[in-house]
Amino acid sequence: MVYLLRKRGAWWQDRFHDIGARITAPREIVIAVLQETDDHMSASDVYIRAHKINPSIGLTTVYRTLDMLTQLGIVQKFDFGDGKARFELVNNPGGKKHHHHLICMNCKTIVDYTEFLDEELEFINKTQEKLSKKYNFKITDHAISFYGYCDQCR
Amino acid sequence: MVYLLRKRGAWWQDRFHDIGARITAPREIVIAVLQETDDHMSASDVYIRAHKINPSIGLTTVYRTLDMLTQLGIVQKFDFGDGKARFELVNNPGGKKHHHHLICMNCKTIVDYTEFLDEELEFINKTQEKLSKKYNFKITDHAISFYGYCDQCR
DNA sequence: CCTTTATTGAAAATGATTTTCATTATCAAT
DNA sequence: ATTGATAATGAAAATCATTTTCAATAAAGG
Repeated sequence: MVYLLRKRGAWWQDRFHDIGARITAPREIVIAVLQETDDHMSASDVYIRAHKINPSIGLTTVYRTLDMLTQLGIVQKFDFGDGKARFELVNNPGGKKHHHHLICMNCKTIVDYTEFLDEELEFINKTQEKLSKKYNFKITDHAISFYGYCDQCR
Repeated sequence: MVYLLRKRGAWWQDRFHDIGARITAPREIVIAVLQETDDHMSASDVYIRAHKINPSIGLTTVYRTLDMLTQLGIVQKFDFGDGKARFELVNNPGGKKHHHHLICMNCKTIVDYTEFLDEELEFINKTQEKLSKKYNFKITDHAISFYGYCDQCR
């Protein structure tokens, strides 16, 4: 079964060319996996799914690819406090929109919320501008998280 | 040399009594260490300093204490992406005020900024209230972080 | 000063992530 | 299309932060 056809010019491939990175089957698969799930997946979550598509893929490569995508800003890496990093596509086309997180410190449930985001982002942008000026940072991303206890755990 | 005298009623001791936790030398030391440094310290950073004060303290206990303090909301735990958790006193009396972070993704430099905080916090509080109502969360904390590249690394 | 039991520390275990290195595969140049 | 330089891969080993285990210790109420 063919899961992936080499579509020249897919949104992410240009980025790869720019930095001289090769377009390989494992990389295509990892990106495909990220695209087909909105959830925050750990490296091994990604590995398991990738492995189903092509059993020859290695966990190491999944880590490496996730890392590379994070560097490129294509993927955002999170730590929700359960000992493993979580990954999400930024601007998943046709997927989940940018969002912020609400984290239950007991059961580690994550709520992605998008409410109030417009106001929040407007606010963030202003702050970002001021900060990048003052500290001479090139700011590329942000994260807002609320911590507490969910309905069950409170 | 005596570094710590048991001051009955120190701000954190009441909290300990409330939950039936004992006030022990290792715990006093860990808190003292956190108080005397404003920085975001890893567990082993804390361990090293604690160890200087009292070499009998164990790394395990540092982890346990840090964990407990985090549960109690006395300490906030962060992940800045370098593989180890970082800890900071919340509301360090006479120490650093509440702040948000600006993180260089290349060299991992952390800037604590407090500018624009008043506005930011006002905003956060409103959002927090709406979120906790909507999702029935008991929100106890938040974190705002900006990611990018610092002056040197950009 | 006892007694109960939370706490401790050392060592071992765990588990996520990284490194190593020999093999394979991409892709620019032919 | 073929080739060759070298980027990328995967398996296994190595790291390293954090946890668990368990016997010894110490806090604090009586």
